Amino acid sequence: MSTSPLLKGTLQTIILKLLEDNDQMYGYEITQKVKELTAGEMKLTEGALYPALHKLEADGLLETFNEIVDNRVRKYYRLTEQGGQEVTSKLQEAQAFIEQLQAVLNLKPQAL
Amino acid sequence: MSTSPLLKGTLQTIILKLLEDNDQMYGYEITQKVKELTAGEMKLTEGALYPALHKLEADGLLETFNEIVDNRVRKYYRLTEQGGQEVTSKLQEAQAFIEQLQAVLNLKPQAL
DNA sequence: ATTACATACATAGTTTTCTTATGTATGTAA
DNA sequence: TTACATACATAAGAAAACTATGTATGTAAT
Repeated sequence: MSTSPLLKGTLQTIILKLLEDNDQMYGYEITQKVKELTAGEMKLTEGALYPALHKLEADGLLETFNEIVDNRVRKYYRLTEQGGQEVTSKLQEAQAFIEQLQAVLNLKPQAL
Repeated sequence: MSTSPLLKGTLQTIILKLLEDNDQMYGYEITQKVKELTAGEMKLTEGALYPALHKLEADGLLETFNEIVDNRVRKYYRLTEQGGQEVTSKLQEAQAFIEQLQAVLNLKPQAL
């Protein structure tokens, strides 16, 4: 991930969420989707993405299958059943984290 | 930091912001403040806090002075001038990060 | 008395995660 | 034929956090 060292730990959540919304995606497609969704401000590097994908697969949250498009192999990723369950809890964690961060940094009015 | 591995990179921002709001604080006080502001959900561990404080001091963003309270030394931290400037940019970074994350995770309606 | 917990600092070892750099290979546009 | 986009991957290193531990004092409980 580029821009800033702020994203640590959330990459897995991003991958899982994108695969929940898009059913199946390949690595390069994910990098482009993230760029698109953040108007180019968040950039996923391969060195971060591919190890993260491999880990999610090893953990049983993703499964893969290959397709050949224009003579090039594309490795598609899809959520497993376990992965589908994980998305929900990871998203809740992310939401909670954002709210806590906003509270500590006083980034929005907070009723505490 | 406990709860989740989501906070990496934001600890410095939290420290700087708390010192902007509170003028001077000591380490233990910071851990308690974070706990208070997040209703106990975010917990700062010493192993994360003290190295972070020392690094910020080494980088010239914080300065320290000791006071003795109840026979115990308290090491107070305060923003330097440079530190005061850094707070603003770190906060903007954090705000931008939150917005990008919300966009990618589709956590709130986004006009893109 | 002494155990436990809160206050208050600190560091060492390890792990996780990301960045940078590099490598392979194909297709297309200049 | 050079450059860039597409598409995968790994290795080396750095950054940052976590876990565990250590010191020391004050206070409350047993």
